[in-house]
Amino acid sequence: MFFEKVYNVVRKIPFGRVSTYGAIARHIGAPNSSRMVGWAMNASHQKSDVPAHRVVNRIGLLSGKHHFCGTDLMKQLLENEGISIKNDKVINFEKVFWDPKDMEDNIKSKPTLIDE
DNA sequence: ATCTTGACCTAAT
DNA sequence: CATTAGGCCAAGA
Repeated sequence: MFFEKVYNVVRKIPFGRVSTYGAIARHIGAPNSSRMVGWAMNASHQKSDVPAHRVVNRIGLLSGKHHFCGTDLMKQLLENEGISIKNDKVINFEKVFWDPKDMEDNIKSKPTLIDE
């Protein structure tokens, strides 16, 4: 399922790191379905197992901060992880950016078989 | 059942 | 360089 894959990837985001919707979408085999990632995140809000606060758009802007309980909750969480936020944007975005493929650097033998 | 919207991204104009 | 258009899949009205 789409959401399941998204959750799976987002859940594997290391501490102090952030990822983008596009990267995740592309990793799960849906390069143009980045919107669904955000939608999945919305549903993930109920879960608590998915660190949605570590997911930002491609420019590192906290697009979903408005959807959290508070207004700066997402920002607070990211700052808590050691990420600097300025004007709702990730400062060291390029440095804290974590690509899903990095977690498969060890696997790289497992094909991207999508369960249908 | 159809239409609209949504935490986006990429390419074309 | 800024704006528009298209795509994707799912849920709400």
